[in-house]
Amino acid sequence: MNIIGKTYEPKDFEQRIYDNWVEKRYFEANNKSEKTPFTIMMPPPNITGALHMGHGMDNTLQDIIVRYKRMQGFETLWVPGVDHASIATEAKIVAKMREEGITKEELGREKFLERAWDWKKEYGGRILMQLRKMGVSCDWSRESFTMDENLTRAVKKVFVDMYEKGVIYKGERMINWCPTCKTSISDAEVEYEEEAGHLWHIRYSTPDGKDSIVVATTRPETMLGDTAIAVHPEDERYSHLVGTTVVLPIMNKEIPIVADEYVEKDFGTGAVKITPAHDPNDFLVGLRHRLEVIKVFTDDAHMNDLVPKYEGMDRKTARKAIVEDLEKLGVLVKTENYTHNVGKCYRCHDTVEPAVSMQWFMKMEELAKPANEAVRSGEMQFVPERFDKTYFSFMDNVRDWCISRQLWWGHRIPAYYCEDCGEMVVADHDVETCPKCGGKMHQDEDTLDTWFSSALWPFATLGWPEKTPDFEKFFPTDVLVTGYDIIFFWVARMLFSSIEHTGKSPFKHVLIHGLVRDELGRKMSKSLGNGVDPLVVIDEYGADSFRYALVQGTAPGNDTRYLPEKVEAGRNFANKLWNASRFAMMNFGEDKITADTSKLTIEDKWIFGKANTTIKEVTECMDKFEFGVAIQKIMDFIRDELCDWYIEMIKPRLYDMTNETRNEALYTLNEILRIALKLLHPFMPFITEEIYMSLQHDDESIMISEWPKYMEEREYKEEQADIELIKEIIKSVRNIRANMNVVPSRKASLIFVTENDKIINEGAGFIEKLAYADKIITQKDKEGIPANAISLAVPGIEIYIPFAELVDIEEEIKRLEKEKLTYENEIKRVEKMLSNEGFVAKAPAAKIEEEKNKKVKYEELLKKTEERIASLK
RNA sequence: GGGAUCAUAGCUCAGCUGGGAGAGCAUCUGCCUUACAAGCAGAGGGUCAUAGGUUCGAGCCCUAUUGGUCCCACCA
Repeated sequence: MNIIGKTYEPKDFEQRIYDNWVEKRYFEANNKSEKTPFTIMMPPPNITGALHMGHGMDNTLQDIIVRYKRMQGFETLWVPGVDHASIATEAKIVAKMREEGITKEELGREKFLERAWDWKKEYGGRILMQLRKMGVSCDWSRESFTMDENLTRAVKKVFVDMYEKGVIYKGERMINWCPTCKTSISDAEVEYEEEAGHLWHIRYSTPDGKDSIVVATTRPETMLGDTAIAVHPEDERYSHLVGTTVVLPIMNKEIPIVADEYVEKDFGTGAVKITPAHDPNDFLVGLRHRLEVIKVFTDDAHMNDLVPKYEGMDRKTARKAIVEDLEKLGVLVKTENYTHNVGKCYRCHDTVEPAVSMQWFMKMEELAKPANEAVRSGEMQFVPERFDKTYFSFMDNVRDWCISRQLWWGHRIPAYYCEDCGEMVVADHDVETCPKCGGKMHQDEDTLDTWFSSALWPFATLGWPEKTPDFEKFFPTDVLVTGYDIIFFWVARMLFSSIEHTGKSPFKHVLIHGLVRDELGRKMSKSLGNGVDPLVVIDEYGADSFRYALVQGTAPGNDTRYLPEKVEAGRNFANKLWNASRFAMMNFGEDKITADTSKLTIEDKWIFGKANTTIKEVTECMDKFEFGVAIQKIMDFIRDELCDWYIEMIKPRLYDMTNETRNEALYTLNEILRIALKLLHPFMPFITEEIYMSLQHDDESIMISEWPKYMEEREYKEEQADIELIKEIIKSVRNIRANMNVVPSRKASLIFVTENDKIINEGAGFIEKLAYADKIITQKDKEGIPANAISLAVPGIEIYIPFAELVDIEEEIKRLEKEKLTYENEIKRVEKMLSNEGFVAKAPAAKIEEEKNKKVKYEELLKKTEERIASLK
């Protein structure tokens, strides 16, 4: 018989156990299995990333689900992987090259990509190595990368198919340009931030100088590219000017005044300068009025050569210079303070420049319809449900997705151009000669948005477009676990991509979790330096306690704060379980336990009954993704019922080697521990395995053992009621003794007055030991009870504790009066309810019955208390 | 401007389809009782943000208000 070590030291076994699981290939899924599949795709972390609390949360939840389902007998597959993260990775490599004094352009595309792949090889697997420390049971043999060959094949196929359908197109549109990353980014990648700025009022005069119009702008530096002034069609202040021209200051050129409903009459001066090249709304106005598009910025957001004086200035400097010049010209009418939202690049936080540019887009309208239908019909369900609103708010207003990026690291766009005739060919294979003129072709320089490939993750990793055994067996997947912050970026795009290409929703449930915040409720971030490193926590407390801290007290979709106290609580609980198990093992001895289940005693049956209820409740919670509630119930069972009561109750049987039911106690203890450990295993995989393997059973590992099942024959209702009453008695006695504080701990006799001596006889041993009684007397009347005994009552039983000279009668009367008041109030409440006609007429019969029973019970207790007070007075 | 969400014990949070308010931590009291002081036994502590409403019955459903957080939109 193995006995685990004296104290809980997770470092002693976590790594060993994990290595063993991997070696035994328990994590690997079998696509030929007859079992029902259960699949989860890990949201691939960026190859640039290091494990943080968000990953901790995300992967803990996934591992809980996967381990639970595996034990339930599903063929579980959890696919891990990493994302190439084009912008982030490219930025890192460029930054490193800058230190060496080389630029991307100097190095050239090919050499740059070589470096990128080297970098991927060196750092790309780091985060997955870190994840292993958490105990995640994903199938490492199926580890994927968004630039793997099969993913690349899928990307090309999707691009070509969608291009041929007209869903992907190339066009010159207004996009978001990041001057630092020097690439376009999608609408979803722009974050808006409030910024204190100004509203400058500038006067534009008519050519004859007789009339003028004042416009208000937050961006005077773009005025060089103005090609019109717009006013509202029904604005009488300006209607006489519509169709005429004004002179653009500095540029000294005439621009038209146009009428457009886009203009708000009540904002600013009611007149807007129109710069089609640098504002999305102005661009649309420009299209409607066929205005010229004049750029004023270069790609890195410096002034271009439009006006030599300003050439090369950055946006801020140019703004200052132009405002000064306008002032000198006397056309700056007013400067107001004005706070407005400015778009920032999610990646580098530079101010995004709206720019007109030739890019590739995905047409969203037709893709959104079936995707929305999948959510509406319930084919895909968000958990909690409210996130479908977040989803719809995005999808209902989504604009075409700009999918091209001016980056090198990523999936290169499979479009080829003829250097002679300009012919474009989109194909899933290399095209070298022009099909039209035979000229030389070159491939599009741009790559695809990282999310383009991530969107294919759930099916491309399984082998799609091939009908591979994995794809056939494991797709569609069951649950996607992710944070609410990437519903737009990822969840929505996976959904419409999957429906478009496979005809199915990629998953049934999307479990959304919140952010892990710091102790003050702030987001953890590098700039604040308030992030907690999961690896440090795991190193100190072990992975199990870390996982516990993330799940305990959380509800789906809600943010949670990380507090060190939570990990400590987890560690303390683990230690408790460890010691209880150690206690069991110390009693097991060398031989196999042989028990006669017909000899199970009342407390054995009671704990089996309790375990049974716990199994039922926990399983229900697991199925509803209510892990916070589930772990609470498991803990309550282990700590309150198993450790505090059952183990204490059976000690006399265990210590007495001649006890007739000693083996039955050992048997029950072993079985109950097995059940408890199994229920806890998805949450705390390591400690449960370590202990489990020292218990008696035929399982190879707890992680492939069977999830406990609720059994009706183990309800043991009668035994449960009896033990609960005995517990009630013990608690009452303990309570009195602690509160009266008059009794030397071992010196009390207990006298029970009751018709129901069955309970007392059954419970005598427990009461004696757990209520610290040195003598127990049972009688049917109050004969011979000392007048100064303290009394207490539980339903059906009166208990007297003769303390002789130690008791203060006055105090005891006070206590009884208080008790009496409690009963009276309860009776009043119940009577009020029962005398309410509406209640009696409408409430469920069971509820009415329950209240009636309570009334009887409290009336009995009240009567006894009153009698007792009278006898003392 | 639109929407979501939160407000429950000193702190951090649970409370599943409405049926007498819970946990962990903290506090106080008593215990080193042969599994566990990372522990045991006991106790105190809440008008469930406010005001209405629906209901026999509301922490839970509805409306409004206050305060906090977040997302979306973008009127220059």
